[in-house]
Amino acid sequence: MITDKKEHIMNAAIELFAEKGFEGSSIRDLASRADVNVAMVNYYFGSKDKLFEAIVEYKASFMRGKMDEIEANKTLTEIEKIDLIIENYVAKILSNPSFHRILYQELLMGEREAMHENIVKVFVRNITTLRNIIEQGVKKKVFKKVDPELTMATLIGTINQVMLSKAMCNMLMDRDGSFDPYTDLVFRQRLIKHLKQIIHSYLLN
Amino acid sequence: MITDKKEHIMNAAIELFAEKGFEGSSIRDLASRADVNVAMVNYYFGSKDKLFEAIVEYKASFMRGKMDEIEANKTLTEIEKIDLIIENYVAKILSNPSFHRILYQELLMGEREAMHENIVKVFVRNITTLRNIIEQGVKKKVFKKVDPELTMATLIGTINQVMLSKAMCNMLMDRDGSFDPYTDLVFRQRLIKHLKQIIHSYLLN
DNA sequence: AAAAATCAAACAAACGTTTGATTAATTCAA
DNA sequence: TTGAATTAATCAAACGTTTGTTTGATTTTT
Repeated sequence: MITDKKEHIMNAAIELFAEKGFEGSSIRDLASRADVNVAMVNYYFGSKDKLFEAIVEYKASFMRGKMDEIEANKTLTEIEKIDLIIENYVAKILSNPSFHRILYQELLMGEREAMHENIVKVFVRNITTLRNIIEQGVKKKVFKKVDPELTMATLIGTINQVMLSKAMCNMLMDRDGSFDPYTDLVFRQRLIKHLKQIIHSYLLN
Repeated sequence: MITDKKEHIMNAAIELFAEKGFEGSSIRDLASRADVNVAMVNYYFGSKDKLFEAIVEYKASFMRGKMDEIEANKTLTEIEKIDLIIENYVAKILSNPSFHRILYQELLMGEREAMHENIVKVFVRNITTLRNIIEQGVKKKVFKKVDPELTMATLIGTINQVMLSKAMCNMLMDRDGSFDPYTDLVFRQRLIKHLKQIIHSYLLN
């Protein structure tokens, strides 16, 4: 069961890990940020590693998003599904930037193998869903014959690139450091528009 | 000056950091891998942090690639320049996967601020170069009016996505874990082909 | 003979974790 | 509703490791 206290610690941990990385964050630092005693982390979660696992499980549904309902919706055309996935994916990541960073830190290291595989699995499932939609569109000849796996890499990769570094993002956009592109609605629309345009011009005849 | 010994330690460090991350790697582990005494790292580099800085400087020219000569070449059209940058960038990253991972680990954590800024600067310079080419193409009306910054994010982001996790990459390509996509020439060509196609269909009229 | 490189050993600091005492909250018979 | 009994939560302190780093002696190179 997830109590208020556990949730409180997990949320503090997400922010801390996103900033300093898992290995770079100490339990003492976490405890001080969350304003709890150092022993509380091990009391509630057992260990630092298990805290990480708890966070991933806690946010697991977030990772999948609305992929299932979009895929299952029979009133939508393939390109409409793609557009919805773009909107959903952008919104999901931009509104959970810290957790997103943690996931990619883990992918980039992959020390804890079991955890690594867990995360990869969810990603692969998302990618497979999109691949199915693309392949269906290709079959119906509304899409050009494309490389579905790398198309998915383009979609996700573009968003990730933007999420990599707020500093880089702001430099590119000619904004000063105080600007937060992730919460800015104009920037979100700009990202969605770009993704739709590039994916449309690539997929559609 | 970079001696053989320093180079030897740096190369071992690049592999180790890429696997376990900077914080996750201990100097003792590094020393044992490089088959040198623990004291040698501090003897040659001063500290663990300075070793990291030395690595970035050591590989700095790699980060820039052939961007300058491609941009300066006046016999090339804009789209030819883009194609060359794609080929150069893919080759560069696929043949230095470990260093590439380290750079992105640093971007994703960004504890050491000065180092973080250093890396961002080189990235921004690369991105600016590509942006100039795109904007010139737009001006000449050989390119459609596109979002140059996010186009760059798409190009880099697609490659990065593939580089994130060998495990994920192999799952997507229906390969077993023993396959190394980064050294496979067929895969490299596939990636280049996809990038050219998607960028062409987006940029060209 | 001087300088550079290597080594085992030790350093203090920081780490994740555990302990045992103490306080707060909950339970339940009277 | 009360009050003792039980459980849960919190705490400062300490545990044993591991960390990056330094030392001072020893070997190798110049």
